[in-house]
Amino acid sequence: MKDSAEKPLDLSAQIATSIRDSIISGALNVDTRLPSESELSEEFNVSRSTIREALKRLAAQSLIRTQRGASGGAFVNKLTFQEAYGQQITTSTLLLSMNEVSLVTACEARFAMERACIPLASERRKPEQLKTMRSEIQKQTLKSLSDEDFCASDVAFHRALVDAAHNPVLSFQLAGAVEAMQPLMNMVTYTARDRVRIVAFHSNIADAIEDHDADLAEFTLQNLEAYTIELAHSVLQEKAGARKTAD
Amino acid sequence: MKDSAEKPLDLSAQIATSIRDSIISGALNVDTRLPSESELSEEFNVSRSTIREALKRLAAQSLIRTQRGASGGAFVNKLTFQEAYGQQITTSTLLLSMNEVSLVTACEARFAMERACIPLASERRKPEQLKTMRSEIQKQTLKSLSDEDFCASDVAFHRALVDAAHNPVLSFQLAGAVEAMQPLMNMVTYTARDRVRIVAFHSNIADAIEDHDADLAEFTLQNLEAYTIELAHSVLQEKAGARKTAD
DNA sequence: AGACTTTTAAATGTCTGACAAATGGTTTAT
DNA sequence: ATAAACCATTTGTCAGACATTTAAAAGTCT
Repeated sequence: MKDSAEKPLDLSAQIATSIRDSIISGALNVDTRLPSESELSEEFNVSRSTIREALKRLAAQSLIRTQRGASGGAFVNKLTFQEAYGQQITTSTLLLSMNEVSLVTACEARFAMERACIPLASERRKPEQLKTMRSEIQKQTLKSLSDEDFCASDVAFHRALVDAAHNPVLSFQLAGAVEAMQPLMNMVTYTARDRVRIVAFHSNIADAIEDHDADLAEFTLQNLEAYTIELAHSVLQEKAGARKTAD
Repeated sequence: MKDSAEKPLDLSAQIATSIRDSIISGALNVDTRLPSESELSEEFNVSRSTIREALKRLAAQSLIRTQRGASGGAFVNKLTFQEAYGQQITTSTLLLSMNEVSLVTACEARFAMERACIPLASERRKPEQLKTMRSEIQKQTLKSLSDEDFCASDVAFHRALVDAAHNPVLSFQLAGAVEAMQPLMNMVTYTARDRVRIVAFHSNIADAIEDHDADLAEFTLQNLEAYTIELAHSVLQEKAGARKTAD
């Protein structure tokens, strides 16, 4: 109805879709072995290379894994949180870098999601996460820290905050958002960032989380967001100014 | 350091990784044409089939698209929000179905993220989203509606709520969370759900959003979450009870 | 009988070469 | 000038071969 000019898919894409549907629907359970490539090529009436291309597509999405040798083959893969993180981060990163998403929009989304963790995090935070946050804060005070390392530490701090909610699904969803923002953030923070101020925010957030004070943590996080967006605006204006004088 | 038993990757996987890195790093811009398969096979010193398997891997992640014919080839694909949604939903769905995530954990994550949209949504909601919410609520009151259609409408309602924040990044991240929960939710809602009560929650949320009353909307959403989790618990207990009597 | 080695069979990974199909450009015929 | 025929390029598909890996089966020695 919307766009009937859809190309007919390749055979390998069709077959991949067919198998993928079986996996998603649950018709093929985890660790089930698919028929061998030769058997599949008979079943679908295509050549082995076409089957292989289909299987590689599925492997790229971590839907199957393959093993060589006798009793080898393609097995339905149990998607781990680890693998899912990776795909999430790749997708988010590319989406942001290819779609002219404004820094403000990205910040807004990221902090909105992070704020969503605060109530759970301040309720459930364990010494482990507090320790991580403190040690990252400590690291961030070092003058010798490179900008890159400061950013990485920043990510680690926020990651600990998210993990403090002790909800793996939440951690998974946010991993992409936080990690994917880093490259974008870097553009801002490298030039205009006031480390002392950011460390103060971090410190206050950690204190609030430790005190189980969700409201204060949320308030502080909002201030950090406001500061970050303010930075984003000033950097954009600088760029605009530079472009104008260059004309 | 952690697990040195990492298998050496296939050639096609190595090549895919190599090209993927070039795309992510920005060395290959959107719509850039990759060398032809024959050229790539010379460049990497492998056969054309190996190159093709590598390219299919990339195509499966929407990193490239291919075109046949003269002046055809593989092009770096601009990842659209649409495509990213799809991948996000697939990944989230599989992750949940394969990792014994408890319904409570999933609900918690989903509502936490949705709550994160409320402030923005109540500030920016446009007539369009209000209209969608109202019409879905209307639909949900029909007794003739099947359970499946009720669920679909439920998703559409929440989707409208998320979209009301008018932040595409947020919509993207949440699409996966909300859609992926549907199969899990179904298990609960099919058996124990009180439609009237749910419709009342939806209605109150829509009212609050229309009134720009973020606090009320958030409060109501929290009540809906509590009710859903309560349902989840009662269903789990029923199951446990059934299992016990079966012993 | 049990432990070790060798063989074998099955499966994926890779290569080669061929043809089909699509597609844009070029030439030719009208 | 326009349309048709042709051509070159490139991906899509196929067939068959060989390499490599792996587990199990068969064989051998003690």
